[in-house]
Amino acid sequence: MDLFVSKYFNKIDKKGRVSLPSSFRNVLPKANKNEIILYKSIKTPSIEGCGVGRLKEIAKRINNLDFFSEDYDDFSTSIFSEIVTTNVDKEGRFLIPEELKLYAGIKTEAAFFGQGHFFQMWEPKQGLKNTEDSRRRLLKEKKSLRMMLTQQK
Amino acid sequence: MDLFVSKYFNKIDKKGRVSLPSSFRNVLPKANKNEIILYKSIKTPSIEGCGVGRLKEIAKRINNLDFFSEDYDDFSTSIFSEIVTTNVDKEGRFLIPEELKLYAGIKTEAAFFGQGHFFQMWEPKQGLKNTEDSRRRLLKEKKSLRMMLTQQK
DNA sequence: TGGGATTATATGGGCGTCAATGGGTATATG
DNA sequence: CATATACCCATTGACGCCCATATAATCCCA
Repeated sequence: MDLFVSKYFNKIDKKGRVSLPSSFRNVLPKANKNEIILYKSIKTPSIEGCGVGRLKEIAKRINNLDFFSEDYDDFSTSIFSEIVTTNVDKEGRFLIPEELKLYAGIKTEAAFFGQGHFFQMWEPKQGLKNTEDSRRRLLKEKKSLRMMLTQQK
Repeated sequence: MDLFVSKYFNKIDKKGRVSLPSSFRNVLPKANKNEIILYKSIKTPSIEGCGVGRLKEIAKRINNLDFFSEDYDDFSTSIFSEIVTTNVDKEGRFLIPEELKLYAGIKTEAAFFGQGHFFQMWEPKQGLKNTEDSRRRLLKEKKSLRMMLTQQK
């Protein structure tokens, strides 16, 4: 499985370390197994993360913008300076930068939510509430959800 | 990781030295580990920096501008003639030329912002304000920023 | 197929190393 | 000779690496 799926609730220890769920670790390419990137979610008070391969994709895309345009600077600043790289230790744990913890309101426990090609980290209660809310929103448009689930490729 | 990412706030000591963030040092090619180039940003009151290898890329970008336009001369002059090379000492520190410090309003502390293939140095408060502004501009076109971050290869 | 044995995962803690910072002294350069 | 800069050494705190344990999952064989 090469997708981030399911949810996990892991503790943050005294040193600030938290285990990246084992199944998430397996999604990371063996080459860059020990490095992940984290950034603030645009839409929600959560942290998003993924392997470094994704960052290189983003870099390529930004590089294709007009070098002297304002957009270039805006993207470059908003993305590269906001992204942090973190090392996963041999036990599969990593440190969440203080600023990101504040942004997400995470203190002693982090909730990991698989999102396919990336994952989100939430303060547990807020994260659960968010999944309820988003499911509720989907059910309001049952038709579109049914389509999504039953449509064949 | 071979990109300048994340942000750091480092102090400038009595002698004018400042540490190049460790993760930035690792981006520099091993061959020219101890040399970086600095120049005034064209669009903002900040200093931009990168490894010497990047010079060729900058030259290429400028060459892609219309040779007979006023922009060509302006960019060419503004960038190339203003470039200074600086040596990084064994502890990873370097001196910011006085003129550049004045240009960016940097005094006792420098903020380093990763920008992918180069980095920027700001007076801390101005730098933070700049990232906020630039993010605000992008969020007005939420779709484009989101695309940049989530689009799949 | 039951149940003990092995492995994996999440978690805790000690300790050495490295990064950021400060300062003294040699050396270069005009 | 005077100022600026490079090199060397020292300190502090953060982080990585190693070892340890408990619980959960898996295996494997009788």
